[in-house]
Amino acid sequence: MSSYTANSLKAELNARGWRLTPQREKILHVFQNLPRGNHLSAEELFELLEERGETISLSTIYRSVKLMSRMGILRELELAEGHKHYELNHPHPNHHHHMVCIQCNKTTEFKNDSILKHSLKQCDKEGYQLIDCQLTVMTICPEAIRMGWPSSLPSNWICTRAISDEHNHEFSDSEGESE
Amino acid sequence: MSSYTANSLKAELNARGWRLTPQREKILHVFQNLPRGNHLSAEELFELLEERGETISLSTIYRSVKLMSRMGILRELELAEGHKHYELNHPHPNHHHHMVCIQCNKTTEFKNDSILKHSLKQCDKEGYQLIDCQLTVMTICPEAIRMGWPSSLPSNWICTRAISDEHNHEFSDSEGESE
DNA sequence: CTCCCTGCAAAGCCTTTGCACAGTT
DNA sequence: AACTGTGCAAAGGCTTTGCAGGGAG
Repeated sequence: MSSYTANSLKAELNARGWRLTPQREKILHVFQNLPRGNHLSAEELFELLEERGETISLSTIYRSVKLMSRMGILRELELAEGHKHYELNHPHPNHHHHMVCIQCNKTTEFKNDSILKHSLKQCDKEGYQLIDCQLTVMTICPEAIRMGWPSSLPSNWICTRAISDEHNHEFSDSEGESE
Repeated sequence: MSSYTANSLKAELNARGWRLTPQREKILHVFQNLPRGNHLSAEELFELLEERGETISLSTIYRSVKLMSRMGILRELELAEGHKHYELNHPHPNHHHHMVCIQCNKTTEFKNDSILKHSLKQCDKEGYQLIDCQLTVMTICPEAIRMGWPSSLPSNWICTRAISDEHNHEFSDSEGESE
């Protein structure tokens, strides 16, 4: 679980003149019970709470995740999806990073502890306090290479991996609107 | 300078049935003459070209940088600034990464060749072709720590580093609208 | 009683898209 | 001729903000 409890959250909020509201507590609770590796967008968090009958307005969601990210409680992820995702900022080990295919936007995760070590070293050197580190590796996936990337990749090719990807958005630029 | 010339760009575009237009060439040229470490947003690129009397419409800018990013020519950066920045994707060495203060949004760069090595290793393992890798380290800067982060940081505190930062946006959440 | 917080609706910002015209091949 | 690329204006998606009412200290 997380190192944060409702009480320590309250203490930290109060120290700055802020308050622990039911909404903030519920949001923290959701993230604490989210399986490792999962992350939610503001909208997803909104829907998840709504399903549980604990509706919190979208504005409050946005304000809360932003606040908690700034406090170092949440980690703000910017994948290649056009919107941010949040997850608990687990203190240190088991950091995961992301590998994204710039052709099909498919994202896969991987772990590598050295990344964190390098980041820590850099922070120490300059007197910074590390909150989180994220490595994003932009790649061409095996499929696209097989299709002849870079020179002979058909301009309207769509990676098969992208089709089964829950996060897929647009694949074409301006050249291949099919239909 | 970059490994890309107008000619090699043309070749690669043509191979996919695309064209080298004056606009695309000018955009490539801007990035090639940008000092290392600089990066431009779409809007900044637009203004820079406009100042030189070479106006290119914003839509074309957006379409071009997206295209070039997908081709691996440009590198798309997502810093903590609400919009994307682009820079030349220099083949390999001299990669730099970013350290961002989550309190003041100030961004600083640092170099570390091991990051690239780790990314390459990960790509090889899974048959991916590396295009670019970016490590973003979220931190609290020395100033904020000195001010008492996390518990006693004044709620309306603004990092002095942020003031001189050309990219600063908003600093308060919902608590400190001054005026 | 003051100040913080929520919810709603409206606004905002960056980015994408439809369409007609122009330039290449 | 067929198709790609540009510019313009409009639309779009995510996020932020103004404001009134409610609640905590």
